[in-house]
Amino acid sequence: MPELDDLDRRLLELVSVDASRPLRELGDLVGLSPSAVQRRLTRLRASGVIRAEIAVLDPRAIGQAMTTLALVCLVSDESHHFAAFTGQIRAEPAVVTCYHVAGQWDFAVVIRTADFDGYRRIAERLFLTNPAVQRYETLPVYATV
Amino acid sequence: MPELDDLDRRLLELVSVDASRPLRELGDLVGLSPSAVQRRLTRLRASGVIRAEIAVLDPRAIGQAMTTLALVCLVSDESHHFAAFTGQIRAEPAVVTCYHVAGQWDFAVVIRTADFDGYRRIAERLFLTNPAVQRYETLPVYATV
DNA sequence: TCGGGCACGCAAAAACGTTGCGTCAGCGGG
DNA sequence: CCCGCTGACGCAACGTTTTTGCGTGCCCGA
Repeated sequence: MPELDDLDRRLLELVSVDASRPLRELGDLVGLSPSAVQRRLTRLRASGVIRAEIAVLDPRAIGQAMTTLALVCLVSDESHHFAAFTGQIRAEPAVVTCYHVAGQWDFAVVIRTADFDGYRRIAERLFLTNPAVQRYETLPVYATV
Repeated sequence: MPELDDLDRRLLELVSVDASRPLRELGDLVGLSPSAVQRRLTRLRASGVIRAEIAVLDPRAIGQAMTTLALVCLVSDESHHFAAFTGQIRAEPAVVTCYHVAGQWDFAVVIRTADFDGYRRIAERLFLTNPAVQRYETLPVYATV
């Protein structure tokens, strides 16, 4: 992972907002030729600084109107519960993000569903009937600020 | 917002993982010509189903090695605090996401900083010395599962 | 002072995105 | 029953963008 210079950082800032910009436009904005921009982006992709280029979808449009944050504590004295829990989390497509955290909780899980009932079903399977889970708390999301 | 058919959904699934795929390749995968794919994507962009196409960066590579989840309660009896708080949150570039939630807390804020001290500075300004904030809790992120 | 490595710009070539046109299927009204 | 309308499609021509090879200049270490 080589060091990033100022031009790299400006390019990253630009493509992190809009990855569909032509190289010529990026070049104009940072003062570089299209081919120089291209070589930098290729290098940044290869070195893993740019992980992916993805389309951001409107959750509502694809029938995922509800977002919920769940805070989870595992039963503390069994380490193999950790692997079991993360495995289940990873296998669940409704899970958008899962943070392993310090503090009062062990995990914070962001879950996207069509409606509250969809969340209830997932929470039942993932938390309520899960022997690895000691306690959990549901924080339905009103809005993303 | 028109209805999505099966081809739309398959295209969305593909571009939500990799938005840099050529139209020809997408067409091959769903059984459509490049121009038909293009027209569908244009429509999906115009109708807001596709919000943006962005590059996903490695936080570590851009000097944002630490992620923290903060749970926040505002002082409950003053509604103008809500606007003040969301305004401050929006103005803070280190805030990756902010959920307005129901349940035991009012907000869940995901914050990205270089290190713990960076978080401390932001938390001090945003939460500790903020009259709108009644109490808050810090959950440093070990890892993203 | 002299090479070697590296990033650059330029230009040609290949790939890709875009658009106009003709076709066809589905549908509602005459 | 048939006609015309609408909407989506494929094809092909066109314009733009990406890609690649090459020559130049700069910086650094010998």
